[in-house]
Amino acid sequence: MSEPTIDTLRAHDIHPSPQRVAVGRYVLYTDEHPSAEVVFDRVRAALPTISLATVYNTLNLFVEKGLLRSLALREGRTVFDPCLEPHHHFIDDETGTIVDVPWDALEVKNVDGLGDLQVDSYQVVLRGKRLS
Amino acid sequence: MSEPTIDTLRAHDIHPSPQRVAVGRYVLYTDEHPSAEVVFDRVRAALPTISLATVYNTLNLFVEKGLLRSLALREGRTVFDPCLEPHHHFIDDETGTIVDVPWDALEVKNVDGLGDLQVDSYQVVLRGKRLS
DNA sequence: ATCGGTGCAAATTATTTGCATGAAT
DNA sequence: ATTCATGCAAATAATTTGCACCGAT
Repeated sequence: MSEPTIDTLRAHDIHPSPQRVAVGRYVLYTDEHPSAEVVFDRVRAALPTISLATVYNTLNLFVEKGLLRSLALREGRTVFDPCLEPHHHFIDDETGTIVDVPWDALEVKNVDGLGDLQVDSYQVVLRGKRLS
Repeated sequence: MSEPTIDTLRAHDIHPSPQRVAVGRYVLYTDEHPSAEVVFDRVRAALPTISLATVYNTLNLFVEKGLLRSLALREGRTVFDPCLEPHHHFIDDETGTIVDVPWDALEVKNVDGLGDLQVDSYQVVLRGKRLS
């Protein structure tokens, strides 16, 4: 029986302690763009003794090791996204929900024509309401 | 002798107290995308007795009254921008400097073709190095 | 016993709240 | 004297740091 989360952590030089595995099992597979606080709530369901500081440290470690990306999208709190490929983000202003928008769904023209601004990466941040 | 900052505050139903005028004289005309802390430092040069809480409250009031926009661009701190027209932002990863990019310098295609995502506003956030 | 890695209590940073004070009627 | 706006001390929220503990040598 293999445990893919543990394999992933090892592949990135992260010792798979119980706390790190519990955080990884949730945050490496979610699409809800959680803040550290949300990760804490979710992970406590599986590991009630974990502390918020350990969640922060684990998230920062995952970012450093290239498993997660941290995003400044919501005011006042950093959110985390396990999707590493370039993509855009849509923010529902009413609910705060953040949705990934595939890279190819939009096209941005003239990124290389901005004079002395040498662009290494970019994303479009969209806001509005999700109909459903 | 007219004082344009005071006129602007009055035009937006903001009582021009000395603290608000001092904050406004800086933040309504700057292009440096300051955090609250930076505003505090700049304003203290003119009004050494002002407190950081008053700076925060004044910035939030200006945002509420439509004089400023607050932006989640730097991790962990909100920054403020007096430019209200739609535009994009370039962030210099080395220095943290944020530069406005005119709306017409870029073109984003297919914003209205995202299915159930009804886009009310958007901006491109670019990162890289400014050459000079 | 020593050392490197781990997790969390405590500290720090960022921001908001609530109330004392003063100006206008 | 009552009301309402104002500004800041104190409180709260968000995140980081530093050290005690534990397992491997």
